[in-house]
Amino acid sequence: MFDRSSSVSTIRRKPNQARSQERVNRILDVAEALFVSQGYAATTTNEIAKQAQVPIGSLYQFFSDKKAIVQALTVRYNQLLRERLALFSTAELTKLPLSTYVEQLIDTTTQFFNDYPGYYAIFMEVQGSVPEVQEVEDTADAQLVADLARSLVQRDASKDTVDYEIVTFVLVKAIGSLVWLSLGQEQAFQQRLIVEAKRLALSYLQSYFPSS
Amino acid sequence: MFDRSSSVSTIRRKPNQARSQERVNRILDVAEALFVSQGYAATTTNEIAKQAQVPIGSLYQFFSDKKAIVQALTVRYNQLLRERLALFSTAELTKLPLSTYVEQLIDTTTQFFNDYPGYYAIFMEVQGSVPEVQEVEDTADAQLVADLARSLVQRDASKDTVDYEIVTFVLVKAIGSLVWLSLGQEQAFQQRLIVEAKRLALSYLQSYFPSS
DNA sequence: CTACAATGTGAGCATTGCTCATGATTTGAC
DNA sequence: GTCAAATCATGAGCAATGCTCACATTGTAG
Repeated sequence: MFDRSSSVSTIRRKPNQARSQERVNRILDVAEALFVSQGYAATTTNEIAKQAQVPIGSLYQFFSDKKAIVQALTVRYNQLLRERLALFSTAELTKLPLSTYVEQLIDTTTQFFNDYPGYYAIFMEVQGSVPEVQEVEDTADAQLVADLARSLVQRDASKDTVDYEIVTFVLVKAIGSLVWLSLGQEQAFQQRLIVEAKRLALSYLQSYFPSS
Repeated sequence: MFDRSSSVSTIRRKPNQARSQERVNRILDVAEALFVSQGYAATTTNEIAKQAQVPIGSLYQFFSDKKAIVQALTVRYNQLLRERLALFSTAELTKLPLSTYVEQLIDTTTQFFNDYPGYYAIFMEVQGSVPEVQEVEDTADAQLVADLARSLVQRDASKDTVDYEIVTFVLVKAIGSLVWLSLGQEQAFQQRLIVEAKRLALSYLQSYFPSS
């Protein structure tokens, strides 16, 4: 193919590095597509390898086992979600009324799941049966909880008897499960559920911060 | 409406009837114990059969496949839970203050999960990956939602603009996920979560029924 | 007792996640 | 440039497991 022994002598670049990254991405893309269309359990690692045009042995050099593939996908997705939610930790949005803040937060999350339907399709099945995935998502949730708690403090630091962390923890988990649940519902019911999720979040928050 | 032919199918009226029922129960008991101690995926049907002292072929006469075994366990558990929660649909408890009502409801549920730790151990893993189980639990939740809605109407039927069903739906799902989540936590945090779950439920309900 | 039906049984098949012996490629000292 | 050693790539095949099905056993009727 290429003559790489020619001029530059002391270059130590690994020609495989880039190529390997390429292969890993192909594996992840193929796996994502197959998991969505057939489900995780029904997708064989051999088929992933074949469609990604990677020998099965090589696949197992990059991923220790089948679970590691979904885990990598989980990380990928959560990075995307985190980017979108980063806004809500800035000082800017802290000035909005609580109700607007909650609404936008929930809308942004819902929008994310609409933009990446694979997230729901895959993790609906895998939840619980793959501890590594659970762990990644718990970590992501924990970051969000901490970020939101900081944001809440910024909004109203006067209530020092309030445990901000547990309030945001409860919100992230309870609202998260409602939003998740809504994804599997008919359009109309889904929207109704989102409305109720916002009301649930807001009434809980107002029980702690009765001001505006 | 209801398919109850699932596990106890129409077995001939032979002297074996009783014996067969005995065997089915042994299989379920053994399966429950193994699922709890090793997990669902790690438990082989052959091992269940061996420990239940039933040939593998016979096991597959009673249960169409491995999933059918967890499904049967799910039905079993949900019958027990339903019994405990039946109280809350009676007129008696409707006279209690809303806060007390919510508290007792949540405490009863929590108590149930403490009494049957197998429920959590098994269904934590199986959630989502076995659609039949999901279905059974969704049906159980739907019954609870309907019962609670009726109970709410009884308490305050004046608000005819309120969609009681969706309110109880949101409560069952949101509070349910919090209670479920609390089961995997340290004792102290678990109790704290239950307290917050009650507050969440109550503040949401009070946003609809601002009375007492 | 004989013939037939119903039920019980477990060796073994098909599938699939994963390994590892073998071969190809790269490296670096001379 | 050469060559040995280290590194990486490959896919046939192993082990494990859910499930089947041909055969055995038990029960019934005439």
